[in-house]
Amino acid sequence: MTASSRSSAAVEDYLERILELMTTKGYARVVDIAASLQISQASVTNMLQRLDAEGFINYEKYRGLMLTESGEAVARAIAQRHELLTDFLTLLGVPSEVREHDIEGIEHHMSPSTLLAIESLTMELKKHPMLLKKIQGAQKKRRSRGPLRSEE
Amino acid sequence: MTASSRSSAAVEDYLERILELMTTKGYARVVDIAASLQISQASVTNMLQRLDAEGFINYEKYRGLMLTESGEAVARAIAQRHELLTDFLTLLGVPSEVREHDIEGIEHHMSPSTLLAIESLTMELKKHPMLLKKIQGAQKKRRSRGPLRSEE
DNA sequence: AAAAATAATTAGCCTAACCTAATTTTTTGT
DNA sequence: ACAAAAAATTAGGTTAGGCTAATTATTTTT
Ligand SMILES: [Mn+2]
Ligand SMILES: [Mn+2]
Ligand SMILES: [Mn+2]
Ligand SMILES: [Mn+2]
Repeated sequence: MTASSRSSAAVEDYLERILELMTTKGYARVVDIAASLQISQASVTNMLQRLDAEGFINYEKYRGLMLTESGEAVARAIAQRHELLTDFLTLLGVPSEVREHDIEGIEHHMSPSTLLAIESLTMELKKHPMLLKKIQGAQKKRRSRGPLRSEE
Repeated sequence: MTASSRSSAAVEDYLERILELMTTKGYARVVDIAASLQISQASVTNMLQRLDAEGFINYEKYRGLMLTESGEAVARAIAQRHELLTDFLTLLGVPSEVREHDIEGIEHHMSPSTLLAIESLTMELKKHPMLLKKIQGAQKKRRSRGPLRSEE
C-alpha cells in the first residue's frame, strides 16, 4: 500500500480481467485486454500506464506487463468478490447473461459487511434446496403473471 | 417515453431524491436537493435543466419544479427498488450506514430479473426467522475471527 | 532481408458530472 | 419600499474514462 487507496470501478475491471487473462492464456497483451473488455487499444494503453504508476502492474512500453504483488492481491480479491456474487445469483436462478451483466456493475459497490452477509446467506441457502426451489418457483409465477408495475 | 430511454445513475439519484423531498416536505427546491445530495446548487440547476429537457420534470427558471407523470412513475420505481434492497439487507443484518451506502451504488445496476429473484428470496426469508438467526450468527463469528484475507 | 501484417503508442477530442466564483432573481425583515 | 439575505443561474473550469486517426514498433511471412 504505497499511496492512493480507493480504486475506481474501471481500475477494478481492468485488474480483474488482466488476472483472468494471465490465468487462462498465460499473458495479457493490450490487444487481448481491449478485446476482452470491448474497449479500444488506445484506452487500454492509457489505463496500463496508470496502473503502472499506481503500482498495480509493472509495465514496459511495447514489452508487456506483469501484475505486481500488490496488484495481484487486489485482483484476486476482486475476482473472489465476483465469484461470490455469481454463486449467490446462480443459486437464486438469475439467468446467466443478465446475472453477469448485473454483477459487473454491482461488484464495485459492496462493502465487506455486505459481502460477508451474502456469503453467510449463500452458505446457508446451499443447505436448503427446498427453499431454493420455492424461491425459483415464485419468480416464474410472478414473471408470467404481471410483467412489471401495478398493485397500488 | 419521448426519446432516450436508459437513465444514468446520477439521473436516478436525482429523481429519487426529488420524489422523497416532495413527499416529506411538499416541495423540492434547488437548495434542498443540493443539501440532500451534498452537491453544489450549480450542479443541481444544471441537472434540473436536463431532467426538464428529458421530460422527467417541468421546470421553470427560478420558479421551481414538478415531476411529470412519467418522471414520477420512474421515481417511484427507483424508490421501490431501493426499498426492496433495504428490506433485504436489513434482514441479513447489515449495519444501516454501510447498508444505505452500498445500496446507493448497487441499485443502479440491477435488472428486473435480479430484483425479482431478490424479492422472492426476501419474502421467503421472512418466513424463516431461525434461518436468519443462523446467518447473522455466522457473520459475527467470521467477523471476530479473521478480519480479512488468508485461508489459501 | 524486405514487405506486410499486427500490435502498441501518441495526439487530440468528447461527454458526464461534478466544482467555484460571479451574477441575477426572489424573498424577507425593517 | 428598500436593503439585506437567500436562492438560483451562468460562466468557466476539472477529471475520469472513453473514442478515432495517425504514427511507431514488433512480429510474421514471403
Ligand atoms: Mn465490474
Ligand atoms: Mn467482475
Ligand atoms: Mn443511488
Ligand atoms: Mn437510492
